[in-house]
Amino acid sequence: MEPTATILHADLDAFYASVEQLLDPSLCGKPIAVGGGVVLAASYEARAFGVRGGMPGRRARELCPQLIFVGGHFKDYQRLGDAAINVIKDFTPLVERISIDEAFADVAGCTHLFGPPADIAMAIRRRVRAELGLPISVGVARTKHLAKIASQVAKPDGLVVVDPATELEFLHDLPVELMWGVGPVTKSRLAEMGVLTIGQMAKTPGWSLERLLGPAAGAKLAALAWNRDPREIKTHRRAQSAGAQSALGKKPAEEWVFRPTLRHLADRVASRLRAKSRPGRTVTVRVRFADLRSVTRSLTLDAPISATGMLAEIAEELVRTLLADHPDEKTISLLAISVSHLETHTGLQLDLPLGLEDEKRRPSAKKGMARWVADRAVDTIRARFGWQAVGYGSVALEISRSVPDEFRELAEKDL
DNA sequence: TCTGGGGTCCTAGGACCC
DNA sequence: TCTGGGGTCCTAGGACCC
Repeated sequence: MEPTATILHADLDAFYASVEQLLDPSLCGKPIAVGGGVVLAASYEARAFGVRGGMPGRRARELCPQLIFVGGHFKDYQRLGDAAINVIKDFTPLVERISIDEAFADVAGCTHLFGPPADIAMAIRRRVRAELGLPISVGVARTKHLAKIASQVAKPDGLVVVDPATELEFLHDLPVELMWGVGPVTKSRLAEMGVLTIGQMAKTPGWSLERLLGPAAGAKLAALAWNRDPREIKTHRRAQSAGAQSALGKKPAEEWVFRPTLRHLADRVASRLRAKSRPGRTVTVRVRFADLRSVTRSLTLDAPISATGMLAEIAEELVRTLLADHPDEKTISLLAISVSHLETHTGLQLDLPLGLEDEKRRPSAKKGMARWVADRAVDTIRARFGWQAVGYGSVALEISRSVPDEFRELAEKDL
């Protein structure tokens, strides 16, 4: 029997911009951009001028002088994104959310209730439009990869169902950059081999792709080009890391610059780790220099941490050694902290450091206890009065926030 | 005139162990 | 003593995604 296409990929169109047009109908049909210094999202009217997400605001204005910048109703993005996902969950519990505005679903088990997958996709689109006022595109196919491509092809505000009988004909005419995992670098490497379409990739020998792109990426793309995608819907997956970063413009690579910034970043990251009882063992810092090159340093501890002070000190030490290794770099443009090798502590057990004293990789137990008490006090105050209620003194004020905290939170994965 | 902030996964070399 | 193979962990860098 012919296999059926039961995987859906649903993707809200130009999400932030659509929400702004929903909240202020006078913006409908006009080129708008969410953001200011940098474009966080652009409406389709703005995209027609070449405006793209991530683009500097100045550049966007050059491309489209009548572009309207809007501030960003971040709480509404979260609310409406959740609501759209919940519409999908009304059909099946097998939903894998991959970002605020995008999810996969497997409807194999609910067709007896709601009809064939194409009908379910239409119902989802209808309901999101009627109940939320937002356009959403849906792709339906036999695999996640193809469903995702189908939703891209369906945009804006469309539906594409890929019949398993003709899926390769559909897939092979499309350009390689529509594939998951093919970005600018891979695209140009493939182009050098004369591979522009997914069909051409499918005809390229596997060993050739592997030599060009590495064993993992090569084998993966070779399989995807034939629509062999073994991935299943994963309803909950835990985060592997948590981090925070801050662009600085151009600042001297000096202690008085990076210390307060790292304190602030450590505070953001560590309080998230504590809130979910997920301390981590590996601390990574990243420094970007003025020329946009960036360098990382990391340290893996014997015991996991989630204390702000501990994280901040380790990060500072890593940045010091990093800068010492690059004595010619006088200017930095970004600092980042990330914690990985996250562990899971259930219940009330937080990360009282258990290690022995004196060894570099083992946080001191006594110092750890004092900080644990201090962190708990900060967490409690914030739980009651909000994140801004307490912070690291002058630090909180000195950070120039190019992006509001509410926006940062939208991108945070559940730990 | 040089893209913000949150993530995932892969690679390659070296250390270390059996 | 020399040679060799395999596995795991750590570190640094890079491509990619939303």
